[in-house]
Amino acid sequence: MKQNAESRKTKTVNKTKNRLKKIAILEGALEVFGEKGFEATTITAICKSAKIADATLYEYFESKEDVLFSIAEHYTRQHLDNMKRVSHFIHNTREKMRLIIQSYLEFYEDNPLYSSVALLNLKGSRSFLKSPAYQVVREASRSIVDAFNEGVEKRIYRDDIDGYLVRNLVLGFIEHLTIQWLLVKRPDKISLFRDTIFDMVMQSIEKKS
Amino acid sequence: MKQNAESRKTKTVNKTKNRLKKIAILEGALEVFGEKGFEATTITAICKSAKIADATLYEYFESKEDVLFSIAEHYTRQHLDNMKRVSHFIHNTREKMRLIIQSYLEFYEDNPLYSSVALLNLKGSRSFLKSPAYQVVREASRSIVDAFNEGVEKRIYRDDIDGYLVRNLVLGFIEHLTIQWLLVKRPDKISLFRDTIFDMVMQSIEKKS
Amino acid sequence: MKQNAESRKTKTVNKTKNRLKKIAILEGALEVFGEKGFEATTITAICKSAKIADATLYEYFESKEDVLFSIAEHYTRQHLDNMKRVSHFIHNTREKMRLIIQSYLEFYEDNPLYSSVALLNLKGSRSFLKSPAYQVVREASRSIVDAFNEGVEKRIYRDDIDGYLVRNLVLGFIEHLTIQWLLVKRPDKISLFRDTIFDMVMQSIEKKS
Amino acid sequence: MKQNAESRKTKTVNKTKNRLKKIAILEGALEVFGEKGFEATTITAICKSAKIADATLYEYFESKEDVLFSIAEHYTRQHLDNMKRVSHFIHNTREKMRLIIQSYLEFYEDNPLYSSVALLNLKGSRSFLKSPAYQVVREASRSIVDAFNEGVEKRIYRDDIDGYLVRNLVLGFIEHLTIQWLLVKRPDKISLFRDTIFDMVMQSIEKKS
DNA sequence: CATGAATGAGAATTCATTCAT
DNA sequence: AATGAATGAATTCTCATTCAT
Repeated sequence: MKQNAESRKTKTVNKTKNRLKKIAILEGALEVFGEKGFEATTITAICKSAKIADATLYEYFESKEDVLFSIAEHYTRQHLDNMKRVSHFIHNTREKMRLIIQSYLEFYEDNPLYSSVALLNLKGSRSFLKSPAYQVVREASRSIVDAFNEGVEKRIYRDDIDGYLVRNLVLGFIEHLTIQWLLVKRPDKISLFRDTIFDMVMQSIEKKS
Repeated sequence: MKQNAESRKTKTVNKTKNRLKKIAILEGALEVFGEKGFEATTITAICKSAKIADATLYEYFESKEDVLFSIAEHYTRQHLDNMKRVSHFIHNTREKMRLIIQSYLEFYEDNPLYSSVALLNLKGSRSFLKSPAYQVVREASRSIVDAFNEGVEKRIYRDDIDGYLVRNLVLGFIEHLTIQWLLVKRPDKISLFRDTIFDMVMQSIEKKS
Repeated sequence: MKQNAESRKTKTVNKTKNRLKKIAILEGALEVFGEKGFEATTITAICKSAKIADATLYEYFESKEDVLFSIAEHYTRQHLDNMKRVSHFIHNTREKMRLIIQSYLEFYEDNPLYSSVALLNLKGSRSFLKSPAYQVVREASRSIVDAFNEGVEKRIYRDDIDGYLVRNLVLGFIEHLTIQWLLVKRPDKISLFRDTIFDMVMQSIEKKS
Repeated sequence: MKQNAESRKTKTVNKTKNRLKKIAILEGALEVFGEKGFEATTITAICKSAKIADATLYEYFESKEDVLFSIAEHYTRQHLDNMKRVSHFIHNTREKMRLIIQSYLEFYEDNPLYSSVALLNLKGSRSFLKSPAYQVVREASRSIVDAFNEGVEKRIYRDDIDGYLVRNLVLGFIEHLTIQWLLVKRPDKISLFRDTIFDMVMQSIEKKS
């Protein structure tokens, strides 16, 4: 009743504020999800970590699952933006694949909590596939297929294998390694293997001249 | 107020009949776990599927988690036995790797429910790693490392890459493909790719003469 | 699979309103405990008696046992306060012992439900001894030892018997009588015996001049 | 169908065998009840301790509660027999009271497991009062009243106090001390106090000449 | 007689979510 | 916008007891 004239202006300001708070909650949630896993994490624990009341979470998110999926969207978009930003300057086809592999490895290594959530909780989730957040993840992984297809066209890569198979190889390899690293804490740093991995992948997909 | 678990469990002296019933319960449980996932599965649903009363399950297993882990142990042992049986007749080093890849693919394809449980529920489980059942899974995956090391000794495979990295490549590749197949139902049959996958893996690890 | 208890309990910041509700629940619970005993009492019955939902109880207490122990603490503290308030005005040593005996008898008689809980459920509980609530009970019973020791110093009471033995005599006598009264409903009113009991106790402990 | 002619003879033999086995079960049960308490004790634990199958227990007892009550009956009858046997030789009235006090103290001290069951589990049980086993306990405690009344008649004891009050004093005193001993392990040996206790009781009830 | 096997009937607790303030 | 308080709805697991063999 009192707010009315300023309503529009306030809303714009609030939108930003809103987004910032959402991200703050996401970060608090990631902390807990990453350590305990999705099912073992309670709303109360998330809100404690985000320093808000339980009920407040529902002002920003629809459900616990929504929080989880939003984390995926937020972090994957960041990863995607990073890749795109660099990708813009790389014109060599092989180097594009190297970028992708390196980028994934470093992203996982730099964000172990998110990696944990993504690879241990989200990867096996059927409902995540149906969520809009998943599209961002898809977009990121599509870059592998694109990079491969470009190589096929340029007659660098084999034309007898499917791009999706290559995506499975690259992501499977990297993610399996990352899971190992997360759970068994071996190897110390996954990024150390970036060249070997790149090399092995290349061997798999390059045309034998 | 709670009590020590050991005071019970005196009943149920393991015999053959007992083992058969355990397996029957496991099969009923797999049905449900495979379709709904571990967390969404209730004891009641398992017992309905196994046609026993809820309380009866606890005569054979300690907890819902014990049922899950026992499934892994049971099926992986079968897979392992299969591999060993054939492996005995294969002396060619490269063919050993082919056997492993083919064997994994066919095992996953023939047991989609178990694959679902293994790859979507167990793979990301921290507690599974600590369970004795995990040792069987480890043993199976060790065959990859062994097969690779044999090839290194025979100067067939590259000696500049680590066996564990190869295991990550092979399992990561196969499992990622299988997950895709389980969740997105594409491709139709993963076993169709066995030769391509074998080929790609070989390219990665073989010495370039 | 279970979880640490502390992650919750952030809510429910103790205030006055809170304390009042706790007491209300305690009173509802006493009703049921007193009639059925601890083990036979269900959470549901307590909550029905307190007119709250089952889950609500856990916002105020940690467990059924916590409710029981809290009852003891609450009522014993009241009893203790009563005794202290009057005790302040009594300077005669013998009269102090009379106060204690009379006070216990009247307290038990006026709170039959609590007496039932205290004497039939708590008295034999090993875990109650370890709970903080027990300290209040201890404090109350210590008054007997103190009163006796004061009399020993003043050469009124025998110095050849131990204060703890006197406590056993007084409490044992009173409590045995109360249990009888609770279970067999005989005698009608235990407080009628206050003078005889006082007299008998005095005979036991006074110096024969 | 086969057994028929020998039926009667067998039965007689079995009766004895039967009683012995019952007692064996009772002893096994006492072990567990005494350590864990009635509610926390499971049938399975009792049967493990008695080295029989769970179902077998029900050939000898009607329920878990029946086992508990039978323990009380069995042990109290032993206690009672002991008292009677000695009592027969004691003609002095005061000495009869001494015998009772000493006998109770020694019985409790010699049978700590039974004391635990009797004082921590049975004493507060409403249903025990209605069981036939309780009559034996009553009979034992009646000896106190009898001994007192005899003293009143002989003008040794005060005639202004009720026998039941004396019973409450004696039993309450002894039992409170015993509970203390069981739970807090203090004093080391309750029987050491037999003379002091006897002395204190006498002071309470003897006529002041 | 003895028992292995099976189970019915709970019971305590947890937790995401709602809503009045 | 924020939240304290309340709860509905589930779910795992326990255990005394029965019965066919």
